[in-house]
Amino acid sequence: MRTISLHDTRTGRLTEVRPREPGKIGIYACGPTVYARIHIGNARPFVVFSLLRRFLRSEGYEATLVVNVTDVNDKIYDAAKAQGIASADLARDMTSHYVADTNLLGLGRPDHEPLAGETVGGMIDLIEALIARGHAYAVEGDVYFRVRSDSAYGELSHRDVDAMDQGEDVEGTHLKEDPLDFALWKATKPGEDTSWSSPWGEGRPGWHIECSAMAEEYLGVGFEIHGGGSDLVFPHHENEAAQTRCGRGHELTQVWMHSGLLLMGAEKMAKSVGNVALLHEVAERWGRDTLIWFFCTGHYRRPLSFDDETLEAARTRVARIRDQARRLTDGLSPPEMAVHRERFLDELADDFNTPQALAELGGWLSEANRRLDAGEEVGNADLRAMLDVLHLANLLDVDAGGGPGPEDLALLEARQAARAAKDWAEADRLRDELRARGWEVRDGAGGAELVAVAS
RNA sequence: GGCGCCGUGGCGGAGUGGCUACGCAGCGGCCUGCAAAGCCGUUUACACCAGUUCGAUUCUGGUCGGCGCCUCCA
Repeated sequence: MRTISLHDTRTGRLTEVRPREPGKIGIYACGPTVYARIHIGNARPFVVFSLLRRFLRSEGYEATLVVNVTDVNDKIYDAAKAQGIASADLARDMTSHYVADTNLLGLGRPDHEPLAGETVGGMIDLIEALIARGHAYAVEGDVYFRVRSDSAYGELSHRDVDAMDQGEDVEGTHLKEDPLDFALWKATKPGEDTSWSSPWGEGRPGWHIECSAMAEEYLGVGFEIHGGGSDLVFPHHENEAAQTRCGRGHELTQVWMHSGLLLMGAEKMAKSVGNVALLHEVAERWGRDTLIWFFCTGHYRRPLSFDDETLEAARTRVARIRDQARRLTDGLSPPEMAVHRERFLDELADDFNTPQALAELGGWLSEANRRLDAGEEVGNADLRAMLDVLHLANLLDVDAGGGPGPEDLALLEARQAARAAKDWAEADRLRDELRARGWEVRDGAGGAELVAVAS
């Protein structure tokens, strides 16, 4: 069990994760607002935190991943209204799409996927605590958080409260004591078709309170890792942190872990920018293996460019690994090669450096190929262990898509006969024919074999 | 304007005060009937200018450029 270090947004430093209970790590990652199909940029944190959980488990940690679904929100009201349907129906519809789309990634589900709309009780409880402690106030059915009552406000996003833009906020400005204050609870307005009863009347929760409440419900306060896309640092996570700190007298989480944004060209991919590639379409085109690999080629904290050339490179790489795996035998790997596997894991333990880990995996493969070329047998156990952490062990499942048929094998035999007769023209013709049928001929020391052409 | 991040070889993308990242593409070689795959090698990569240092791509300051957040956003 390695010690895990991660870059903490709040301190800006590499921080050791110190489990509250030995061996147990809780992760809360902010999920999507369900008003449209999610795009490949939304998928990055899903991939990062799913893989992180996998790695932690492979290290022997009992890791719990919670990813919420925001199903109550202005965007949902607006989108539903535009489509002439009930907001609850839209949210339900888009939630099932979200689940189906992320399932295409084959990373399993988070351990808990709470819906904001079903966790309102916990939010009301937290809001009451905030009011009781003087950090929030109710006005005409709304409840606002008193930002200046929190001396630590701004620490996470490195902002000075007095330097922040003020008064630009349209909504509820006239009710706020201070323009910086944000809504914890919003009284129902005309046109909103969902609401909950509260001590302040019918209404609905603000955006930020849901995460404080749901994280606390599933992981307790002071849990190990809280994550999300870097565009959530402010105001969302700053506000979450403030709510729990002030309402519970304890920091929400130990380490704030933020993933970099996915770039489309030079800009971030975002619905608001309008340059999105939908996850289900991208998954259909490239396949999940390529997508997982693609995400791992960049460090999670840095921006990553989404373009055809990069995806093409990832696809080629994955196809080659699948090929190379065919040369390996099942079973233990040479002990001298274990150093690569260990370094692979060390790199992941050090701020989850997947690109560096991939380099180690590549080093293992190169050495394996050298040994194979020298006639040695190489067991695939190390490779399987590494790929398994990345949810890519399926690359070792040889011919999962079905092997060549009898006709293909007959063609191969005919080619071998032509080669034996040194009839190169015929041999090449047969090779081309096989190629057209989707099979690439590989002549090796032990004879020829057929490999499915990378799609 | 404020805060933060970044500028690495054809492309993607790590990292380090002095030692090959890695991958994709290209080129040369080995192997092969020819290929493919694999292996070996390969094109003075670290925006610019100063400074610290025996030595900086890596530290410090500045310049230029890009991005993110400051409003909903993964």
